[in-house]
Amino acid sequence: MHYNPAPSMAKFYITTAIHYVNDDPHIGHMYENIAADVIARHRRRMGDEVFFLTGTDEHGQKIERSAAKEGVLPIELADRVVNTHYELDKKLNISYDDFIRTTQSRHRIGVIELIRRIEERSPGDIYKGEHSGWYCQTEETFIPENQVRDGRDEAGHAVEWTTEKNYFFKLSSYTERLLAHYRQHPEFIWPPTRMNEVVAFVEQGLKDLSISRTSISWGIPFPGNPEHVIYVWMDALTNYISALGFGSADDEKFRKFWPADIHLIGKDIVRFHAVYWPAFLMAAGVELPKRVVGHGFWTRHQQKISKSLGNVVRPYNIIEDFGPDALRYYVMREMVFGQDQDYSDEALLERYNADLANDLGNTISRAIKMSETYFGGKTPPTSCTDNDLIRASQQLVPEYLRAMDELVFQRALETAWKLLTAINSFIVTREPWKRFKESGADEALSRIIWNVLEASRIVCVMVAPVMPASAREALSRLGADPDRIDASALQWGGLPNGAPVRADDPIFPRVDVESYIGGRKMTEQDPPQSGPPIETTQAAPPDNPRISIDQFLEIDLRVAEVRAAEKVEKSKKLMKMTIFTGDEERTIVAGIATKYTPEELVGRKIVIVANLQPAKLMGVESNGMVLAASIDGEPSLLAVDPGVPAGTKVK
RNA sequence: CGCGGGGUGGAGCAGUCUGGUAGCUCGUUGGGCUCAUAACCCAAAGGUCGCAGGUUCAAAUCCUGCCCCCGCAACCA
Repeated sequence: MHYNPAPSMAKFYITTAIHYVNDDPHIGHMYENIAADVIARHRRRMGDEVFFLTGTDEHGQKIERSAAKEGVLPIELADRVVNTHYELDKKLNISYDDFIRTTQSRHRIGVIELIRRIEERSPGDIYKGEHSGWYCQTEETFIPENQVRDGRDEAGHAVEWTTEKNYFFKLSSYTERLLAHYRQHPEFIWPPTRMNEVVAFVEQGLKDLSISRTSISWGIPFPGNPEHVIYVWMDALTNYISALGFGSADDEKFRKFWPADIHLIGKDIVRFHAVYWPAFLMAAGVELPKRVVGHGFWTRHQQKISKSLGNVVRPYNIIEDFGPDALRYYVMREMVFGQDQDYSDEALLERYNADLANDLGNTISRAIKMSETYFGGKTPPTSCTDNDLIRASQQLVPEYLRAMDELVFQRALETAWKLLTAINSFIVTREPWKRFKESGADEALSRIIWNVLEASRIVCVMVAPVMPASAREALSRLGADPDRIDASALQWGGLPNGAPVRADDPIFPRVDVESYIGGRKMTEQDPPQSGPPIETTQAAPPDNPRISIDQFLEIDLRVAEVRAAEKVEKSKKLMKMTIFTGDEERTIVAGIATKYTPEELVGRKIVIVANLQPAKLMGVESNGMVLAASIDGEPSLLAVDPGVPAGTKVK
């Protein structure tokens, strides 16, 4: 069961998705970068030559538009948001080797080279064709079919069926080749459930892909036809090779590190990485990445996190207050890699207290304190080569390494904690304090304490990729070399004798969860805010400009009484209600059926916007809007005192 | 039949691909310890693994049907 510590000497190239700069980073970005960092650090210490790439996607219409709205250049907007990513990566100790921005010239060179190679190797696979769709003049963009209703888009602008000349990529002719690749490389997509989805998608047959736009200007001009800008995927995906110097005079890194060993991405973009990207590369005659790994999403109260729901999680406070390692540990320990997971501050703090403070931190404290008291602040003079802890360690380390290799980080960390339990159990069984009283710091005691320290050292080495800073600190306190976290350091016997140990304040001091979260609540309610910031995490900042009283008075708010209510057929959340506004009855439709039943609505007084334009929802015309508070998307109707008659104005 | 994920002790989750004693964390109860961060150790209670069939010597795990929850899409005026 001994692990062979021979370094692998292999190259290892890992990438994250490039993050779109239309928003400051949130827990999703953090998680992806942390996971990639853990893998990168682990491979590095196992002896691989690692290249770890992350970056930002900065082109496209959304950026162009938000920049215009702010009155800045797109690149100025991008620069600003990129800085927040830089800062966060730094705070989180993300050890990337390179950070690519799609606005850099090296990226442009790579994209143009990829297109050149496709045209050279697979003539005809990029062709000029027509793209038709609903075009909105006001917004100068195509609107997806599903957002168009009655000739208008979601914002109410008129759209018209328009045809634009675009460049296309002949994705359709890659169906068979892709399916063959999936068959031959079952490990190409991870987890396997995603592979099934992709195969099902490709088996339906693939449509050619539009790869340019004339309606956008913020992007890379299409080679030979600057009227066109390269559209989304042909641009963004190429970052993985452009960052390595693909297409430039200095493509040494490309030759060395490509193909990527892991593209780590969110599950929502698996399709693009597992279908489009390999097809592009096949067309260009470039080797395919080895593996596309799709991680799950963080949710909030079992719901998807989104800006519109206002439940975006940005745990900056957690990082400030507990350090990056607490967050790094929590996300890696709590999430079953590949699946969705609910985020909560409470769960994080519980993990922090139970695992980091009580188990890891406390165990190290006890070990060090005993060395200090019994052996004058040094690691004991006598080592040991055979006991329960050695056997536990020699059994757990291979399990740990297997789990790390299989990307089952949760289980990998569990094995480290099993060793912690073994250490604490060992301490209690041997009762070193009793021995010290009875016979002083003899050789038997020396062996016991050395074992405890040594096993603790190995635990620190195990957790080092996940908690690099804390592991360093703990190792140095234990009298070990804080920089020795490589494969050989996982073997028993690495702790020197007679090396100084250092007792200090706890690495992970316990937190009183209630007062911490309660305290934050108080401080966050001070400034005027919209939304209920009940968590220490920061919700997306509201960016609503103030309006004048006149603007407000344009809205006709009134009390109304619900006379009848029924769920809209086949709908999930729409409730159709007949309401009385004081002088008439009218029909109103509201998305509240998830929370309220027709029975509890009838007879109830509600507040409505009476002068809203009518709108059809699932074929039912709604005349007005019901006011309700929204808690993570869950509606809660505004209540009025029972005596208020229907028709009363609200202001 | 729109696509996908999930339903496992009080809570949160592993395990399901590769059938064979149902495991972890928190919580609860009892005991122990006092080196340690009111931390640690031991033990116990607590689950017909959503429901119903089927395959099998054997099913949480494989097959069929159904129910419920959650994402995405269609409806948040």
